[in-house]
Parts: sequence; C-alpha cells; structure tokens
Amino acid sequence: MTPPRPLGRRFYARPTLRLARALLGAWLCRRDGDRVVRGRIVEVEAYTDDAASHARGRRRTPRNAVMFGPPGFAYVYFTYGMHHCVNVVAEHDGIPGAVLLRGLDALPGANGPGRLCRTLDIDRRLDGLDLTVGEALWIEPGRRRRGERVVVATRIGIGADVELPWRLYLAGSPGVSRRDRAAEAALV
DNA sequence: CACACGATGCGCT
DNA sequence: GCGCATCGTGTGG
Repeated sequence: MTPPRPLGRRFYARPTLRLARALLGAWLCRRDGDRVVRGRIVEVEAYTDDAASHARGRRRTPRNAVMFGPPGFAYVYFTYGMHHCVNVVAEHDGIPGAVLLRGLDALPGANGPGRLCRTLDIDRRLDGLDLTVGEALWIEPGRRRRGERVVVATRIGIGADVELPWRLYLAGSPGVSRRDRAAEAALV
C-alpha cells in the first residue's frame, strides 16, 4: 500500500474560490482498515460568508466553527435528518471559507455530496479533522487532464436570490451530480 | 422550550 | 418534475 501523501497547509491557505478550482482533479483519500479508498474530485462548491453559507454574515455557531478556523481541516455537517456533507476549509484562521465536495470520479456511487459521504463513510466524527496529517481522511495532489474543461455554474439547492456562480465541475466527468447545459455551452 | 427548515436523495408520476 | 423522509441546528418566545 502506498503511504499517504497529504497536501500541506499551504495548499489550503488561499481564497475559497481559488481553492475550489485547485481541488478539481485532486484525490480525496479515505482510510478503510488496511486499505485506502481514493476518488478524483470532479465537482465542488465554494462557500464563504455569503447569504447561502452556514457562515452567513460571519456569524459563528457551534456547528460552523470549523469554517472559521485554520485551513486544511474538514468541516462535516449533517442535514435533512439523514445526509452528511464534507467541506474543505480554506482562507486563513479567523476568515470563514470552505469548499463543499460534491462529486468524485473513479469511485462508484460518489456523485452528490450525500452519496459521496455515504460511500466514503464520512460523518460528523470527522468534523474538525486535520486533512494534512494523512490518517483517516486526506487529499493528494492531482491535476486536470489535457483538454479537461472547468464548467462554472450556480450552486445547487440555493435560493435564486442568493445564487452565485460558485459551483465548479469538470466537463464530461461521470461523478458530476448535475450538469448545467447552459454553463457548458458558455465554454469556448 | 417550541418550531421551522435545510449546501439531499430517492421513488413515483 | 414533485413529494417526502427524518432530525440537528438556529432562532425566537
């Protein structure tokens, strides 16, 4: 088994939307006993202190506290009474920002944030986990392939009044939860 | 303490 | 496209 090669703190310490883009093509890694399960990140969404974010208005609560902390940590929350979603914290200590992981390739059943977490057995036990350690959950380097286009679309499940083009995904990837034909057509 | 609702997914129409 | 399961969290009383 190849040893973990987790990305370091510096990788995460940047503006949220830029981290979102940098995460496309990287590998999300989850330890499963003696094995490591890896999925290629192909769909993400950025959340900062905007109206649709858990950290809206920079209001700190017990749930969203990790979003305000240092970068490179996992923010995992529970929603709809049955689903978990995992985020990667960006920015620097004190500034809220996180990237929601919405879809993975090279791993069946990891399209959509809830299914992704179910497939990788991610729940609130991992909230606040340091992703730079390489123990239970981490991210390894990976890049976009030649000719692989980044589609810029609006976030899913967000009220029209606060929609922002902060969902990014790799065109043509099977792990994408929902395509945006108009956004794809807007590509050169 | 009560209550409204969600960064979703699934099954049915 | 639509309804709904199911419960933690935030907000207000």
